[in-house]
Amino acid sequence: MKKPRKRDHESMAQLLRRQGITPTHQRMEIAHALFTRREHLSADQILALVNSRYAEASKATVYNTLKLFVEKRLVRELLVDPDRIVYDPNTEPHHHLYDVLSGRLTDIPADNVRVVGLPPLPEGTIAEGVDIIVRTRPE
Amino acid sequence: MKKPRKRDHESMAQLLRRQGITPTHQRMEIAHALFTRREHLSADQILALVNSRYAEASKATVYNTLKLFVEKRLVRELLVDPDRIVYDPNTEPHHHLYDVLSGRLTDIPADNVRVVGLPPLPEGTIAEGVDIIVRTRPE
DNA sequence: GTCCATGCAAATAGTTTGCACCCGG
DNA sequence: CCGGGTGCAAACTATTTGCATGGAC
Repeated sequence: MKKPRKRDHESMAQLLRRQGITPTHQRMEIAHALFTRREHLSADQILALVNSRYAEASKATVYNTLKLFVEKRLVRELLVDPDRIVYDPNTEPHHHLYDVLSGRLTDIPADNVRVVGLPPLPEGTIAEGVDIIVRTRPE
Repeated sequence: MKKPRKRDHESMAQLLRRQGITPTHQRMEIAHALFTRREHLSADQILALVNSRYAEASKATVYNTLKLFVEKRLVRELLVDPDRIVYDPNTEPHHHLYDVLSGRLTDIPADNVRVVGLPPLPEGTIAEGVDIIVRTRPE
């Protein structure tokens, strides 16, 4: 099972271990913020959430942990809004709708989406993925 | 004519005026860096180019001018590399290849590219554009 | 006990703000 | 002259580095 429904302490720890990440207290807190909300969050939103009750983790640790999570493919880094990098707990293939006025970001499942007419890739390179961002604005 | 071949001083000034931008010395220097190189450049690459002979413009002016150019649609802002925003002097519709190892960024003309299977947009919103980034890595 | 992983304070890099000055009317 | 437009120093925000600590073996 890739995504257990029950996000208890132990299953969260296993989620980290499965990616080769030692589940420390700070990392559990950060993972918790991302995976229970299942929203797109920026580093300092996460910092604020994690420390909302007690001081749990420093700014540096939040940044370093997020970088670790990205490397270990536990979350995706989204470059959509010029003012902030956002972290996406959804690692299923999907694309994004971005409302340029509100900054609101929504998922588009990748199931039926297909890009046609792309030129062949340069020799010696392989595609790692295709990101599609549909920028919208209120009518 | 949208893109005169001859990038002399006067035609560059007119390019700015056409977008409602007063062609000051600093802005001419920054435009020159972008439009003669026709490459994807980050703010501090531009800062370095502009000041390579003599001090021509401050950091703040480079940032503010690039922001102005983006607003006036003289260049596009690309959010592709997590470490830097790059500015693209090519405003024709096009997409990008991004080599995740080298950071190398290449254009894909949009002519024949089509995305199929996207869900309908939310009520009351219109698409402003679609950005496609193909992430590649060496085989 | 040794060593490496971890967390964070401090340093660095990136971007924006607020104000002094200058140029066009 | 006067006022908005311009450029930049300084302030602020975001991110990374380097090192002290502590837990695993």
